[in-house]
Formats: sequence, C-alpha cells, structure tokens
Amino acid sequence: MNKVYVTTAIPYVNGAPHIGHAMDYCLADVYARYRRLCGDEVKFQAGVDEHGNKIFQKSKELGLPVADYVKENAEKFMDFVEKLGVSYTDFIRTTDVDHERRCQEIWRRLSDHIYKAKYEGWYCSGCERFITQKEYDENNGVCPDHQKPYEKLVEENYYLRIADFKDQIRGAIESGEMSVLPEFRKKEVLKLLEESPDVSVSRSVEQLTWGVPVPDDDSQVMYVWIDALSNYITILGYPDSDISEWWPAAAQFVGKDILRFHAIIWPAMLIGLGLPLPKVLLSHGFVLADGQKMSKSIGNVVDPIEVLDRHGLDAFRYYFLRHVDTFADSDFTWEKFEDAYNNELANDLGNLVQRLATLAMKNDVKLVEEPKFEMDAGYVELMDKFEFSKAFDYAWDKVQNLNKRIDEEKPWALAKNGETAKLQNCLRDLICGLLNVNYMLSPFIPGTTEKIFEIFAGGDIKPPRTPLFPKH
RNA sequence: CGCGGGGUAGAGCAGCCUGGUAGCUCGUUUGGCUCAUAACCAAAAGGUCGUUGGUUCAAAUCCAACCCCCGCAACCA
Repeated sequence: MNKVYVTTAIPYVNGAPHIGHAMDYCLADVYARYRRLCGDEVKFQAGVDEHGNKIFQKSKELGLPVADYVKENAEKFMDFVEKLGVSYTDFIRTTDVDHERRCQEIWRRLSDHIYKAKYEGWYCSGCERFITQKEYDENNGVCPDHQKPYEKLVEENYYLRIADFKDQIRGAIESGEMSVLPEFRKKEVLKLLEESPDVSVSRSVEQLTWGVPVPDDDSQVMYVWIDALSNYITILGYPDSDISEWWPAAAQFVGKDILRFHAIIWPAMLIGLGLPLPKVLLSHGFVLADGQKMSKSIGNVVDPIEVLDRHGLDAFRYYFLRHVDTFADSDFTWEKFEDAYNNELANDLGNLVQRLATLAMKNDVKLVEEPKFEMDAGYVELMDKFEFSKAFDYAWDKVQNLNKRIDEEKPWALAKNGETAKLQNCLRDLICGLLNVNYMLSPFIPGTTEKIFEIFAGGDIKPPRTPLFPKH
C-alpha cells in the first residue's frame, strides 16, 4: 500500500466559487478515489488563499473585520467542496497561525536565495496599491475608481533568485522527475522557464498590510508566492515535522493560468528547501460558455450551484469529468448538459439499471456470492496517464455494450421458453458485468455507483422506487 | 514576423507523428424488439478533410505559401 498525497489549487477567496474551481476539485477527487480503489492510502488537500490587498479592500468595502470576511468566504468554499462530493482529508486556510509561522520559517530557510532590490511598478495613490501591467493596459493607464492616472513608483522588495534553480528545474521536467501534463503545457513551461526573471516575493507594509510579515524585517510583508505555494507542505506540518511520509505529492492539480507559478516558482522553493519535487503537475483547461471565456463583463458566467441544483451532484460530475476534456478547454452549454443527462445518464445507465433489476426481480435472480471486481487494463492505463475523460469514455462504452448484450441474449425469450438455468446464468453474467463497470465508474460518480451496488449486491434485487436519473 | 491551439458530414470531436478504401458521439430517417425511464438494438442518408501549389504510384495525413477562428502574454480556475 502506497501513501499518496494529492493537492488542489487554493482559490483566492475574493469572490464566489465558480466552475473553474469545481474542475480542479473534481479532477483531483477522481484521482484520489481511483488511488483508494487501487488500495493506496490518500491524503487529499484543499484550501483557500486569504491574504492580499484585494481581500483586504473588499472587507473594508463591506465594512467587515477582515478576519470575519475571510472566515465567511472560507466557509463558502468549504461548503462548495462538500457539495461536490470531494473526498478531501485536509483543509488549509492561509491565515491559520500554524501556516503563517511555518511560512516564515520557510522564508528563513530560503534566505540564501532571497535578495533585496528595487521594484518598479504602476501605482494608484487613491487605491494605495500597485496594479499589474494588465490592469494598467485595460484601464488605459487611468484608475477607474479614482479617475487618476497611474504613476510609476519604485520601492525596495525582496526577490527570489529563480536563476539559482533553472537548470535543476529544467532537468527535472525534461527527465520526468516532475512530469508536467499535458505534453503541450510541458513545452510551454520549458520555454517560459528560460526567460523567467527573478520574482518579487514581498511588498512594503505601506502597500500590503494583509499578509505574512517577512521575518526580521518589519517593513516588508510576503507577497503571495511564498505564502500561498507553501500551503502544500505547511499543511503536512513542514518544517515542524518530517513530511517524507507524504511528500513528494503524487499529483498536484492546477488551472492552466497558474501552471507557470507551480512549474517554476514552486519547484524553485522546493529545491531551495532541499525537498523533492511533486511527481506530477497536472494543468487542466478552462470551461468555456458556448465557446467564449466566462467573464463578468460579458455576463456569461455559469453558476456551478445552479448546475448542481439542476440534476444533482452526479450529473454535474458526469458532465464535467466526461464531456469536459481533462486537459484542453471545453465548452459548457445548458443544451449539452441536458443532452448528456437525458441521453447518457438516463437512457444508457439509468435505464440499464432499471431493465436489469426488473429482469432479475421477475425471474428471481440474486447473486449468490459477493462478486470480485477488476479494473480493465485499458482503463488502468488511461487512469494512470491521468486521461480521466478518456477513461470515463472507456467505462461508458461498457455500459452501452451491456445494453447491446441484453438485446442480443434476449433473456425474456429464455423465460418464455422455460430455459431457467440458461436464463439465470445469463442474467447473473449481465449483473456481474454491470457491477464491474460500476466499480470503474465509482471514482467519477460515487453517489450513483453506491446506489447501483446496493440494488444488485444486497440480496433481493428490485428496481429503485424512483429511477436513478429521472427524465424531466 | 511575441507564444500557443485549432479549421474533417447539421453540431461536437477522433484520425495526421509511423502517407494507401474517411471514423466516433449527438441529431435526422427507416426497421427490429418488448425486460426497461416513448427507454433499448440495428441499418441508412449526410463530408471535393480551410485555400492554393509542391513531393509521391498514392496526401486529411509530408513540404511551402496564404486565409480564417480562438486562447495566453506576472497573479481571472
């Protein structure tokens, strides 16, 4: 039995959970459940990133103490994770005192690679903060809140010397010691790595108050990276305790937008700390709304809660794990979602369960012994390559095949002809087939597979009172 | 000349690396079945594979040029 550690990206909690977060959680959850199926012990992290100016300002706008505001948001995300049926074992908030203290220790241990230098950036004196180049461009150089042009401001910050680690990071990625998935992202990362400058890892307290203080320098506060990325190991107890039982992580799941930080800054930190790199860094794509990126300004944002409420959790997981490609961007439309629900969940799987259960009941078939389950080699191969949506396809093909077999073997005809023994065998075979597919589907739609197991493996078989996926 | 992905039946995609009768899912049409959630099974129709040129006995697949979409470009998953 292996010990397996799986992580998700920690969302910045200045807004409501959205579909992108759900993708990250669901993919990590499938992997965690799969590894448990393989007999491994899994530690599964989830959490929230709670520092930074945006959060601080938002709480001020709302007139709430910042501690209350972040707590409220953390709970929102915790609820969301629960709602998605994510089998996490640990939840981290970056405002946990243990995390903050451990971050400071991590900073100290990295101090050989940290130096002080001038930071130059666009600044709004109204907002009292630095803004990104992107924000600058979007607003044409004028702060929309204060109608004042941004000014160039220079201050002293700490920098992490990425240059110290480039060769080792490149080596780890190229050799597969840290495998970056999918392949096309790996190429991107290697290219980015070459031109990656040192990163600014602190801000002056005048600019940033809501963050972890830099040790031994009252004038500086940590700026996102060391604070946020450290969460993956501080939650394991680093550096207070030995984490080698769980670290390196078997897989870390991130969105494509933050891959670069996880593939460059994070490995740099780990190498600096003398820790091994995660075995797999998986970057998933975005969910598009009818071909377009979801954005508030376009107004095409799909609320995950609304999707969840439509047909329940497993319909949600089904769509986002099968019809949304594990690696590439994919589309969500309500029409596609409804089609998948009706044609696949209801007609393929739901109906299969219904007809088999009815056949078993009418002909008094039950399983004499607990069936043994096996994962097909093809399925295992895909799962091990993190090709989750393809593995799901693989299993679904078996569902459709069972429907085909029922038609071919015509158990109702055997019943009519009084071929009882043949009938019993036939149905038992089909049921075992279903339960075996069910087993392979369990990382994806665990609620449903549990119900199916109970229907067929619990003695007397009868169809569920209400269909698994009622049509609307 | 920033980087990357893509243009294949009405829709969504696979095939391209390792050239050789163009495949899958949904939708449409027809037939079959009756255990089942008007569900299931089978068959059919439907494509000059973005454009042009080249290599080759043979190109969706290799090469060149061009056209058109869409992402990313220091913190939006």
